[in-house]
This record gives sequence, structure tokens and C-alpha cells, in this order.
Amino acid sequence: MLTPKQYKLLMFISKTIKETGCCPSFDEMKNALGLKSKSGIHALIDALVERNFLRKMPHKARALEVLRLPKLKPSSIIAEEKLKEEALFGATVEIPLYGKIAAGTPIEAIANETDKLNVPLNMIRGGEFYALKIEGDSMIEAGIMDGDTVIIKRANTAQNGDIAVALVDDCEATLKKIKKDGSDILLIPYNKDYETRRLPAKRVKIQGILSSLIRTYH
Amino acid sequence: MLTPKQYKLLMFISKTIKETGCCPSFDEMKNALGLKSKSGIHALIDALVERNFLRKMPHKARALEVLRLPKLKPSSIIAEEKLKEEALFGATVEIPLYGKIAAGTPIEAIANETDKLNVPLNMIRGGEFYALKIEGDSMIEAGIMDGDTVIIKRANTAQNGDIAVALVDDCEATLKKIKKDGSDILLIPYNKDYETRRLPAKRVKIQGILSSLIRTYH
DNA sequence: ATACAAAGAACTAAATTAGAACATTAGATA
DNA sequence: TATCTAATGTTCTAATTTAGTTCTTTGTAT
Repeated sequence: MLTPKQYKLLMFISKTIKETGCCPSFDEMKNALGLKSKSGIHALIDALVERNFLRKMPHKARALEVLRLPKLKPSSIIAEEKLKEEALFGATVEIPLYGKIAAGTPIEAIANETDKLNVPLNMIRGGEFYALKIEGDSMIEAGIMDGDTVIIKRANTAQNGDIAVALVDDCEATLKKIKKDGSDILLIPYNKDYETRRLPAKRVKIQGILSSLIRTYH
Repeated sequence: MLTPKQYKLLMFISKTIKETGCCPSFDEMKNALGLKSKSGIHALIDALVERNFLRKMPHKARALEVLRLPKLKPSSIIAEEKLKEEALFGATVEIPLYGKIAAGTPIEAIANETDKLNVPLNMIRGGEFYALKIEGDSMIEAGIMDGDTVIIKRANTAQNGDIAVALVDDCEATLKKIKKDGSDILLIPYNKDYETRRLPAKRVKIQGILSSLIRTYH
């Protein structure tokens, strides 16, 4: 079969012919492979001719013909197999654990992939998920305690009543019950000691919906 | 029939070509089989050529072609794959989900294996575990809500302050904070509306300690 | 001991890259 | 038709990297 360079060149030739109807010149191939001299292209083409992937007419310009291509497994199938393999693992799936929420920094800013959390696959079906550590007690009456790990489904919008991660003024992330009120959004804590905040919708970005919760004792 | 090594190598070559379009080099094959020297690869390839599974262009780089694949796997390969599969599943472990707790029946009595719960291995290390559904709100101030799933580590005794599954009079199972007081045991709810129960130790059997909690929204 | 798989080293060959010179072709021009 | 020219393909040399081959040694199991 082929060396990586040979493969790359063959694919470039095939693709160019398909797209433009015209065979690329040696210089174009040279540039496509990032080379500074076209003598190498000649060698590669000879190798491809020898292996019966190309036919050429000597001394004719742009006169290459692709005889065959290596039969690749369709990338969709490769992806599927990879998924299946993961599904085996996958009884659990790794999701990013972005750190603590309730004060300070927006989630994207913390998104430097601190930790990973393994969660059962069935907890995170149908969407993109991430995890956060809860800090503080503003949701304590919803059974969300300081130190709990919550699993958040990434989303840009929330329904009334959802508990969601809200980013205020692009700088403060918080987990609260969401309620829309006209052009305002209410961020409702689950703790009598805290007050509901009313903010213009434009100052609030939803970053995800509370999907599940994991707590570990001891 | 091929030897396990030959089979593995042939499959690796075939897979690589199908996925990348390029033939692997001796070094890559060496690594794929976990060998430290590529001289062995040479022998394996010769054997595969001799058996008409491969064709090669001598002294050419990455110039192998798969002619056919064996219909039968060596049995040692089959055994190996089975082991691997089991190990992968093992990332999660199934534990029994015994049903609801807070009222009524002792856990052993319900132990007719209703459901199974998949949990990540790391949540249940070092012991025997089972899961329960929480019914009622007697632990609500501990963040344990109606409908939550708790994972219990099987145990016969509890430390003061542990939240544990207690079986009273061999008939009523409940999840409460445990405190020993002389020959009595206190079952302390986390809800002001409920009262602490004081029972002689002999009427209470500990069935496990709260280990973690999982809650799913929506 | 014998056989064999694996490791390691030494050696050879091929692939890749670059640079420059040279050859061929197809069209344009005189 | 002959010539010129621009575009393109071909060769050669040479250095470097990568890859294949072969042989010797080592360890292990029969």
C-alpha cells in the first residue's frame, strides 16, 4: 500500500480532478504538499504509478489519471465503531468538571479542563454535559448542598421553572431557578435567606440546565 | 490457521490500511504488537506472505497489501477479547436497587432484586453496595429529597453521626442520622417537623451507611 | 540440550527534501 | 513553416530521515 506522502498526494490529485475537472500541475502539487521543490513530486508519482494507482503520459502536462483509490472504510463507520468502543467503556462517560459555581468567574473562563468526572452513560443521554461543584447554600431548599456535584446539560435557553446555570454580565455564574418576566429574568434561589434577583434579559446568559446531582459522603 | 501473533499483525495491517489508506511501517507494527524489536515483525510478515495473506514489495517502504483475511480467529484471541470486554464493562458496576425506603418493609424482605443501577466504579470502592429510592421528606434538611437515589454501603454498625439505614423491629427500614446514647440508639431526622426516635439498641439493626446520592432532574 | 521467540545492533535501501539545470509541449508570433 | 516563449515535466546531485533486512545474542520453555 502507500506511504503517507504518497497517500496525501494521491488524494490531492483525485480531489482536484473531481473538483476542477483538471489535473494539477507539479507546482500545484508541490504547494499542496508544502514542498519547496517539485522533484519530490516526481518521485511520489513514480511510486504511485508503480503501485498502479496512477497512470501518466510522459512529458504531457497535467496528464495524470487516477486508476484506483485505496478503499477506506467510510469515516462514518470508523466514527461509529469508535463510538461503540466507547459505549463499552461507556457504561461510563467522562465529562469535564469545570470547577466551582456560585461565585465569580464565568464557566467558559474556567474551561481549562481541570478535572474529569466519570458518570454513568444513562445520566447524560442526548446532549452535551459538564459538571460543576456547588459552593454555597443558596439552593439548599432544593436539596442542593455545598460540595455537591451537579451535572449540567449545555443549553442556551431555559424554560420557566428550570434550575439553570446563569451567567450574569459575562462574569458571574450562578445556579438558580429561572423565571422569565417580560423582558426581565428572575434568578430565584432556594433559600429564604437569599433574595430573588431581577435582571434585564440581556444581562443574563443561560449556560445549561441542571440535569442531575451526585453527592458523595465521607 | 494463523498463530495469534500472525493474526494480530494481519488484523492491524488491514485495519490501518482501511482507516488511513497507508500501510504501517515496521516500527508502527512493532509498537502495535507491543514488541521491542522489529526483527520479529519481519518473520511474521514472511509467514503471512508465505501463507498468501499478504503481498509485499521487497525493500519498499510501507508496501504491503492484504490479499485476504482469515475466517477463523485463533481461540486465544477470542479468549483475550472476552477478557477485555469484561474489563471495559467493569468501568461501571451494577448494584441492586432495592426499592423505596422510609416506610414499611425491611430491606432484606424486598431483596427480590427489582432493579439494577449502573454506577461508576469509583463511587463504590471497597465494600458491598446497594441502592434505595428515597420516599418522604424526613431528611430534607440534609439535602436528601423525595425521589432521590441513595447508594448505601452494606454495614452492621454505624459511627455516631453517620447517616445510615436502620431496621427497626425487623420490619421498618428508615434512613436517619445515628447516635448512640448508652444502650439506646437515637434515629435523628433532618426535618424540624419530625421527631427524633429513641430506641433500645436491640430493636435497631444497622443495614448500611449512606455513601452517595444521585438525583436526576426532569 | 534443543528449539524458538524476542531483543538488539549493524547494515542497506528507500523515501523525502531541496536546488538547479534541462527537456518537452502547446501556442503565439513572425 | 520556423521560431520564440511560457508553462510544465524530467533529471541529477546531494543531504537527511525513515524504513527494511540480516545477523547475533538472550532468555525461556520443552
